[in-house]
Amino acid sequence: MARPKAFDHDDTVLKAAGLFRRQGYEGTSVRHLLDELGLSASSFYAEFGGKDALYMEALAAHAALEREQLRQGLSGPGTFKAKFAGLLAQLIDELTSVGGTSSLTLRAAVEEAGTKPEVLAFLSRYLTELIEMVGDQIATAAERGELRLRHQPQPVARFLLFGALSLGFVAKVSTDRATLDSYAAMVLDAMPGHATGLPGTPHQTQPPDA
Amino acid sequence: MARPKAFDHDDTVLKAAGLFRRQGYEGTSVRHLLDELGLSASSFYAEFGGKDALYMEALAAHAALEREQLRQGLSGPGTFKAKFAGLLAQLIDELTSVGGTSSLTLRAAVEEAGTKPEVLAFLSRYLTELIEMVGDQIATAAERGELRLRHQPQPVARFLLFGALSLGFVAKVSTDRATLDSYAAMVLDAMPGHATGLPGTPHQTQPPDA
DNA sequence: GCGGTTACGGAACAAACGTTCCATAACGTG
DNA sequence: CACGTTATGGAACGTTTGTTCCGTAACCGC
Repeated sequence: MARPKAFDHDDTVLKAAGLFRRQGYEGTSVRHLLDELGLSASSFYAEFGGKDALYMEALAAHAALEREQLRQGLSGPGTFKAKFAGLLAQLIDELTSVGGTSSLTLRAAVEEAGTKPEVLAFLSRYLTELIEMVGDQIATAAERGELRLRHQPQPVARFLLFGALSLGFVAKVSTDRATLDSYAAMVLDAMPGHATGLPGTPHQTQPPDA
Repeated sequence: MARPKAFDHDDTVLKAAGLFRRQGYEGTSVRHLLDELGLSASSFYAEFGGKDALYMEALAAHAALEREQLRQGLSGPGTFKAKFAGLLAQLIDELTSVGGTSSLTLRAAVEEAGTKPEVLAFLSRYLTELIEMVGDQIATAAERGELRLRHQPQPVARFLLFGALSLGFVAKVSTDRATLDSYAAMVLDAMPGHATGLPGTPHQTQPPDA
């Protein structure tokens, strides 16, 4: 028909998600957004409707990515605990690398969920979904005798997920690997499990007195 | 000498801390601040220097309060674990009551620490202090044979403290008591401990299949 | 290569931002 | 009661906020 758009919708949303993740909602002005995304005001409002609408889209896109990463990380072979440990290790890699910033989910929950009902509703739905998904995996792993549970599958799932999210929060103040690794190990201890698959992982961060 | 101030400095700082805690730094405009604190622009700038300076003061005041609450909660008799459990219960009370908002510390870490070096520096110092304080208590409790540790005292202390902070984050999305209680219980499981002091607390959130 | 359609660039908007300034009001002191 | 001092109220400042609007440029189909 006519002149085609010079940008890709989904790419732009993801780029915006990155900005919101690093700088927050209020910390990211539309001007800065336009510069960084490389489009002008008119195109922006025609395509996305406004800052709020773009934020919601970015949040949803980020959530979808996060969920897919989780689902994939828990899909293959191996015990549940080993797979979840792998996900935490991967998360720590991201957090310790340059510009290590926590997930947009965390930021949205802390800064926007209190003010914007739509954000709260979305996060509530999203996190519930994740908890159920992980809870199911935990339940079947427990039935299989892979791990012993001290609590119901869903609370354990919630604990693991929020533990993972708060890793991003821990990383804000102490970025060294050892700290994050030990924190992750303690999160995993919520599932005493028989083994992680690895041969001899003694249940200790370091020797009692070094 | 001359006309006395119509407000109390420390009271005002604490009130400001409350506003920042609920609405964040950027979400709280100076105008709104002045209305809520009941003072005019000239007094405000004469007394506090500006928004940034007041924020830092509010953060420090909040931190001091939080630290004192922690120190006091861990001071009396009883096992360490029981005392920390009491603190978590108290925190959950606050979170489930009206306007249940998480601590300013959490908000500052997530939204401002990335941009403002002074905030990051303060939080880093503050949290390190808390970790050492709690770590010492854990160490002596372990020597006393009160609890068994799977990790070094300091990582355990960090885990407990960040676990407590992230409770405020969990509460953002699910405010019901049972959820928060089970989360707290799993945080406490980082110290398997011989007993909480209570008689028969079975190590299970609910019966395996109800 | 022309016409119709759509995206783009950027100036312009009102509102809100943090901050400054000064005339006025209120107090302690003599 | 009057003076010196200091806090207060509120208008005003220059920027920046999110958003709108319109003239122009770019592309597709014929």
